[in-house]
Amino acid sequence: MARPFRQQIDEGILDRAAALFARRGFAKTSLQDVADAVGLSKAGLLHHFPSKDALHEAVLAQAEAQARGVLDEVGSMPLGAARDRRAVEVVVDVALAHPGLVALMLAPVLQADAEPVPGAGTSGAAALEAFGVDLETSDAERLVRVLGALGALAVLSLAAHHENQTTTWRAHVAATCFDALGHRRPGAALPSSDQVEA
Amino acid sequence: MARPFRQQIDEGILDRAAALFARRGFAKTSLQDVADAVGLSKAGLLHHFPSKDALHEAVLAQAEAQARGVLDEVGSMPLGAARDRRAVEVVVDVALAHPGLVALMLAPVLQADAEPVPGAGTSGAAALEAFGVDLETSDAERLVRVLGALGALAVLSLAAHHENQTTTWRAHVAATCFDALGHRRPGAALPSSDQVEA
DNA sequence: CGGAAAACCGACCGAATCGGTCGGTCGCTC
DNA sequence: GAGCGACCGACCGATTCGGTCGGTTTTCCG
Repeated sequence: MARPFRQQIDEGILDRAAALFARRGFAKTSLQDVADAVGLSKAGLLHHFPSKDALHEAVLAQAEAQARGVLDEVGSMPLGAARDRRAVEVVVDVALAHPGLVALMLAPVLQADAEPVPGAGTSGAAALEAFGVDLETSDAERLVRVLGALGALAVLSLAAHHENQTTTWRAHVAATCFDALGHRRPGAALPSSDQVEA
Repeated sequence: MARPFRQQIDEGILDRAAALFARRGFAKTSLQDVADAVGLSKAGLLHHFPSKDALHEAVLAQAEAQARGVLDEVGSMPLGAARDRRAVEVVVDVALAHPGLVALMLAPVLQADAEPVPGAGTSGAAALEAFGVDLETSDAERLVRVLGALGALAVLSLAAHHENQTTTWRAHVAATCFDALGHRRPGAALPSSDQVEA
């Protein structure tokens, strides 16, 4: 218990701040909002991070790091239903452990009001790429499927955390996201989605 | 073309305002945000609605009206996979036509920061109820399934509108949401999901 | 115990932003 | 050209913003 205390608290702050930034945007989230969410005063929060910009960068860095590990692992598997099943398990675990992460990555895809932070939009597109979506070629169904699964995961991770049911919901969340990807096609094969099957 | 101009513009404003309110919350959305989204000045926007509160009420009233019709139609069908398939079609059409509607209804379910507007939280719970979710009894999987499908729909409707692909994506969106509800092959039944079937 | 360091807070500041008002311009129809 | 609805730029008081400062509590360690 010597020193990891500080890091643990900081990570808790980053998780909650990420959830707020994802839902309201960086500019629209005040330090007081974050402070309330973590149970600190505004001054106490600024004791952990010297400025709002510093907090923002730390949130992005943590999200980037968390996403990088998962996406690297997922991206290295060969495409197909088996990969999607395994990938969903991995992603769901991380998403439930860090509510707001998925929403944060999804935000730049959804919001027209661009936020000029350099690495913000990257991870979202990277997430889509890791799931086999090529934004250049117009694989419409796969894009919708992956985006829908991520949307379901974003909402469910926020709702689960909001109701303290992360562990209870895990299996259901994973099943929902996997089904959203649309692999349940016993006989007929779709044109472009799951030609590689397990 | 005599007079429906005004109503048409107003409804456009309400749709975009609904999307902003849903994503950022009412208090965190400024009149300037809405004005920018609809291509008006703040004063021009206040020419259509006398105050921000009036705009809020109008948004809620429109959302309530749009949702009421759909949910009444959906809620009257008997539970089961067939109903879910039809219900998804209906809901997806409305959601794509009015981006932000689903997100607006989902907002009170997700956000801890309550907004004291009377009818705000009602429609969200009503939507869940209409899809056979009983918040009292703990039908965990059905709740996750429906919440996930609505989350996918919320994200997809926003993304589709953002990229002008509402019509192109319609079938894919409907398929994704239906699959998220988790009805497997007609013969085999899942343990706890759809014991009440048509 | 004592004392230093860290954690945290209430009160406050200048600047920015908020919702809303006002006077006026534009384009359209009698 | 008078009347009118749509719309805008500039502005107002009030609130909220990010951030600072001085002080108090808590924690750690000898």
